[in-house]
Amino acid sequence: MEEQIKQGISDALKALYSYDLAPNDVALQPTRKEFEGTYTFVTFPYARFSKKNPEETGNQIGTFLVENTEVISAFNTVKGFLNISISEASQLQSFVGMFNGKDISASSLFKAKPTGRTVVVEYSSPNTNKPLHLGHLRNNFLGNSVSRILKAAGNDVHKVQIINDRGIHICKSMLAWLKFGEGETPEASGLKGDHLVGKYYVAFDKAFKLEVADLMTKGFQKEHAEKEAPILLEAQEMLKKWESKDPEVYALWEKMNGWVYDGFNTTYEKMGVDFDQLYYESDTYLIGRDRVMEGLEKGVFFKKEDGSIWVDLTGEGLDEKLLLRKDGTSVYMTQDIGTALMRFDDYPGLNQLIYTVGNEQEYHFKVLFLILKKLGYDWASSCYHLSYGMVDLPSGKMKSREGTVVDADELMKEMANTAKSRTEELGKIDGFTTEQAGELYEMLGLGAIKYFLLKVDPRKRMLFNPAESIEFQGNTGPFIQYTHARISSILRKANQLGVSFDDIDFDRVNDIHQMEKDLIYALGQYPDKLKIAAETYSPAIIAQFVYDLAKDYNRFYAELSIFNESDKTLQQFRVALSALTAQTIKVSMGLLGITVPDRM
RNA sequence: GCACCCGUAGCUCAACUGGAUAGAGUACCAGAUUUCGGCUCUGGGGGUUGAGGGUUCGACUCCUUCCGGGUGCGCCA
Repeated sequence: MEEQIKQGISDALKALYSYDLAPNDVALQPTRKEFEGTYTFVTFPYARFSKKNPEETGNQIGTFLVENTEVISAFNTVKGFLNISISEASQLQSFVGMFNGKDISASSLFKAKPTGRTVVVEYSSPNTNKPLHLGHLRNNFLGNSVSRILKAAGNDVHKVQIINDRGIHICKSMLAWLKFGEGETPEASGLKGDHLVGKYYVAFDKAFKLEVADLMTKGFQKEHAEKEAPILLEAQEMLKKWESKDPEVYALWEKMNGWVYDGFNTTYEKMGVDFDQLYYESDTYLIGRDRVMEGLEKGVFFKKEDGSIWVDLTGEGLDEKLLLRKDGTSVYMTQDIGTALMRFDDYPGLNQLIYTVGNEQEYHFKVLFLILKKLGYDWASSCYHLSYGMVDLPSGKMKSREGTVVDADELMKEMANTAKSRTEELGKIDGFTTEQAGELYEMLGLGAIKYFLLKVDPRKRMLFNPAESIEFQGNTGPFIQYTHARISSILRKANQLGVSFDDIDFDRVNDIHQMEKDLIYALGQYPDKLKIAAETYSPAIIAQFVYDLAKDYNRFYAELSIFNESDKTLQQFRVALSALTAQTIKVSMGLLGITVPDRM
């Protein structure tokens, strides 16, 4: 439909003013509610070719369109805005095109042409020294949703993560556990593995601070004391031992990481995210180290007097960056070089590698991509940093030291509990088993968090208001889930009453209501929105779309009755419209990683 | 200090990449069910888009100078 209008406008410009504009370059926008019409074409830019004022230009084009383009029934021009009305028959035809009779899930709406591109999306990638928190939730939901969106848009997508299982941070937890742990295990204490290891990371920090304070009373400057605290030196020693594969250290490292992985897996399962392949820093840092040495030989990097290895990016407007410490151990950058290489080896023909990482690391990735380019990998230009803003709380920044971090496990549990009390108030799930009810509460609680975190433009810093996020009204996940449940109820009733749309005769549908036209238009937007969301890596586009769709449906629902409609064909049509709306909500929410219930 | 990002209704967010009188939600006020799920729907007030200047038919959007906030510039990851 849009194509036909664009073609028509292109033809009109050519015929009237001998001006060439490819149909694809015709910019159409939806007509504002207060004006009559469906699509609007802005004529200001073309007044110079028509040699008429914008309004007259609009009138001329409009007249041409009504005469020559079948789908266009009328037009009006306000200043330089040409508002185009679509004939009812064409609108219905557009619906028939989307609607696929019995098998709605196979609707042409949801079919995207394969792009032939292979994309790897990295997300999550936690450190293994503490449990996941609210910030990780945004990361996981964003990366997972972008993966789903890219896949739906026709790409071959692989979800991966790099597990930061080595480094000084895990050594700190290990050391504190040795010193203060008295052999505590998740089994014995009943504490989730990641929480247990996190507990010792905190214990390390506490001991470290005490030592620093102690040194300062002995006359050390703060900076100096922070470098000389015995427990820190011990942790650094441990890291060196780890890199030389000291058996005792290695065994402890494997044990404690094992606890963390068990804990993480439980959390991932609750979150509803998964991965096609896992990478471990402990595997990739060696590859990175080799490539750094190679780069040194080739003269891409240089060695300082103390033996540390650096890259000089002053020519690119950046500064010098460390790649290997003087003691030969690796840094963050070292292993990231190795990880990137491994991925391009693992996925031959990879077209794009997306890193879902917070915006505080923008500089890091800028440097990483430059280094890869300097090393001669031309695929470096296909690496992309999907950068997102931090999550703030009403009280301000999350700070682990001040105990204001919102724990992921706890938050998900609380939201499910809230969903429980809300649902029980409503009393619509009689007949559910305890198990079914439990699943529903988790679906609603999780939907609320996911939607809340994904509806905001990823690039922007956002505020997570716990009180507001558990509200189930307004622009929220549960509102959309509710709408789906409501439509499902309609479809169940239609089924009971034997109202089927299998044999609907669309030729006999006429005089449809504005609400119905709005709904058809909204449904037709799906492919466009998906495309934009994929191009901009933004689930927020989908969230906005599905919210608008739900609102449109609720308006339609409030205005028009289905089962009291005496015209049987119109009744069938409304059921069909409801069915396709339900499916579109389901698919769209699916792109956000949110499931929708039939009853709630 | 240097670099990048952000600033829109009381609050949380939109605005189709330069288009009409800047829209939603929330909160507040007033309404709606002899109807299929009221976690719904309708209406109302609420704005100098941080400030000034520039570009043009037209600016929240682009350029520029300020102001305010954030992040980065670790032999941390």
